[in-house]
Amino acid sequence: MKRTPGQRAGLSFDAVLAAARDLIADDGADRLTMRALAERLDVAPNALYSYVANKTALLDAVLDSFLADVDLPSPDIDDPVAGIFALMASSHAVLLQHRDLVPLYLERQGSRGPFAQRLGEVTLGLFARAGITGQEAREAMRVLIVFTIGFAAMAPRMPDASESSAPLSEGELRATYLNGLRWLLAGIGLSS
Amino acid sequence: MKRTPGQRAGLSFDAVLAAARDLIADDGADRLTMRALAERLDVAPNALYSYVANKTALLDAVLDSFLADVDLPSPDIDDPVAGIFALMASSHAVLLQHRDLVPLYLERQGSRGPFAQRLGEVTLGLFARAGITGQEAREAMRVLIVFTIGFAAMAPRMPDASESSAPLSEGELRATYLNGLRWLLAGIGLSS
DNA sequence: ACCTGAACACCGTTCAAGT
DNA sequence: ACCTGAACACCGTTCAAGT
Repeated sequence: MKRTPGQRAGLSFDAVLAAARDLIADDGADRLTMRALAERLDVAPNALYSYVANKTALLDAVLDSFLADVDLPSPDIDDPVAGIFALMASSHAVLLQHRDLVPLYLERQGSRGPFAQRLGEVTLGLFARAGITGQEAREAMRVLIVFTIGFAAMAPRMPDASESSAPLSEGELRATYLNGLRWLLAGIGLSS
Repeated sequence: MKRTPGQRAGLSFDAVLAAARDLIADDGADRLTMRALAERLDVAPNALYSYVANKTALLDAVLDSFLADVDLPSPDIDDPVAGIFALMASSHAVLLQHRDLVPLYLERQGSRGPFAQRLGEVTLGLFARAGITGQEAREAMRVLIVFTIGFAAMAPRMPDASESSAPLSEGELRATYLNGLRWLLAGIGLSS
């Protein structure tokens, strides 16, 4: 608004990404619009398109950046099954902190970012050390990931089967997820 | 457009719901807007609000109406565990037919409809016959439901961990889901 | 009660231009 | 290359009015 055409605002992809994260933290994921983001950066809405292809790409980048917070088990962990458990549990905790973002991520067709890919590679490495490789490992990992993301996405509307009761507490949510994770690992043939 | 104020269009909630289903079938869930739906019914957009509180309520009703297609096992089925398996597998198949609707359903805060409630009751009944009741049964059911809905929601972006490969086929998707379902049932303590 | 016209307050994205 | 003004083509929803 203050700038005339030709004056630079000094934006960058990282600055846009950081502003998007801040906006979500302050106002919630549903308030993340290109126009609100531009306003926060004190820039015209279309200026963002110099750094982001579209909103979907931005959303993908934001979610992937959050995955950087997932704790990676140390590569030389003794028990690979415990490593898989810890990795999934940490992923669930991180996604749960951004639960309103997950359905938005599922809604649009986008690509997985570098952090997500790294998580997949680490998981497959742990599977290999636990004696599961190839197609079998990929299928098992898929099941674990879907369960983990699905649980975060469904957290705000967890089915309860009772007519009028309080929504699940954070602790109940967590306990239910961890139970399911244990069941899946046992079913896969990984007893911890 | 042809009608003047005061002339009735003969709408009803059921007609609106049916038109919404038709629109999704014809054009996809992302094309379901209040305005497009009104146009299909040859009515002004705001006329819909005489029958639907808002778009979220409509979306909830549409998804619930699809759940009517889930095959309910006969109440006197011999093996309750087989009944649970069949019920979840059928739910997954139905949701997979409307996979683009599921993330939209997750995105908004809404209530569960009568068909979803009925499915929950039937499932708890089967759990009881399998010897699992109370809080334990509700937790196990929650895990199964989250896994089932999560799998349908993630179907269009199933993680693959390989850089450039074709997306999973319908058959692979189905097989992976059924494997996970078996693992969960085994973990819950229900061996079929 | 059921519908319309008009409007409000937004969206994402594109285009042409300016430096 | 990076930004702006202006516009396009939409949204969901509300309000006041007509019969």
